[in-house]
Amino acid sequence: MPRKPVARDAVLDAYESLLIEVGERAATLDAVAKRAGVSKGGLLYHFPNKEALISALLERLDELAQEDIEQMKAAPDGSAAYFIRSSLWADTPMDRAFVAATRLAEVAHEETRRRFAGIQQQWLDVLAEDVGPEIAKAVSYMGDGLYFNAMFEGGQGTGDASREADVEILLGVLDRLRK
Amino acid sequence: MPRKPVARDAVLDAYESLLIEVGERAATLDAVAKRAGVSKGGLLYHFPNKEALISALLERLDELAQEDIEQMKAAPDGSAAYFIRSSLWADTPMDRAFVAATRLAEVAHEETRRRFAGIQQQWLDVLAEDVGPEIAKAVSYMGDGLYFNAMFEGGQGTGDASREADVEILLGVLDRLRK
DNA sequence: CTAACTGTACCGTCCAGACGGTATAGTTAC
DNA sequence: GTAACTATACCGTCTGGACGGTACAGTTAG
Repeated sequence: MPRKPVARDAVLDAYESLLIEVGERAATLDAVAKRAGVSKGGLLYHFPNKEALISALLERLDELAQEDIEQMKAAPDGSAAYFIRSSLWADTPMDRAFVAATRLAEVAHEETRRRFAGIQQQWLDVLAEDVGPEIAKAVSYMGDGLYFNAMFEGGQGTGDASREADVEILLGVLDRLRK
Repeated sequence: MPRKPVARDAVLDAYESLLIEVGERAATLDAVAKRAGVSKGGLLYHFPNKEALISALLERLDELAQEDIEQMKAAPDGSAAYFIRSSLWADTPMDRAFVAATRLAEVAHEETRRRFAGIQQQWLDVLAEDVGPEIAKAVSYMGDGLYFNAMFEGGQGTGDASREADVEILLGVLDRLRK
């Protein structure tokens, strides 16, 4: 087989980064190609149109989400604590894919919204097994809140320390609820 | 005095609606003018450019937020309960302005982000007076989570009933925390 | 009379996507 | 073993349309 498609992943990574850092509006094909160190023609070789780029990103998101849910189920101190911790922006592949996809959902991209709904439901189910349906809801919304705020920080580690402190506080609140 | 500037408010309302329903990308000047039942020239008579439209929206948001915070302070069953209830999408002027502005923040609009941070801080301060700083954080994140989800529903009353049920659940969780 | 519009024509820029071309790694034929 | 061929992985340029904004002449309501 001929040379490996190194550009494909580079393009996807670049698209993800730009979505996170500058938003959907500025994540143009030209910008993505430039960031990826690839020509625009090369980009379009792998992804015939922008929709294909988005689809690939959502595929990646789904894969990572499945892995994450497995880890969540297996978490030693319970899935709820794992969930709160992992809702903090930690620049993991999952975080990046998730927040990048959030940018698309904001722009009213229907397919993205559907995927989100699916992942959220799975999270909620796992949480309910750990802490029951009511607290699961509370934990789920707190996690969404953390992501909501991560969005506004544009991917930079702004307020990293204070966010980590917030997570500790939320874990404390969770403990109070567990009793 | 000549006729009243009826178009001004119509334009602002239209811009708000389009941001909520179809996102920032599709809220073009042409689309806004059409939705407002106003000519593009008329729109630009009141708002010389798009930035002016945004500024006016943020002004409106700030005004409504101040009113909201006053009501929150005066809420009979505590500001925390008021906050959770008001985080539900209820199509109030405040909700609309808030979610519309969210769309702009998503597109990395700096001024919008700054305004948000200010309002959030005020909320947090009021909440802390009611339930203390720790639970205030939890409540604040839950509220953000509710808004985060409202965003994805695009302003439609999708899942209205289930969201209301969620609010009741969160109020129950709050009660458990109060003790 | 004047503020509050309507309507149209137009400009510059940006962007998604089309297209033609090129380089190189494998594969086949002899 | 090598020449001929094929498929993949790109590059660079161009175009058509949308969008923000300008300009300006005309119309309507108070």
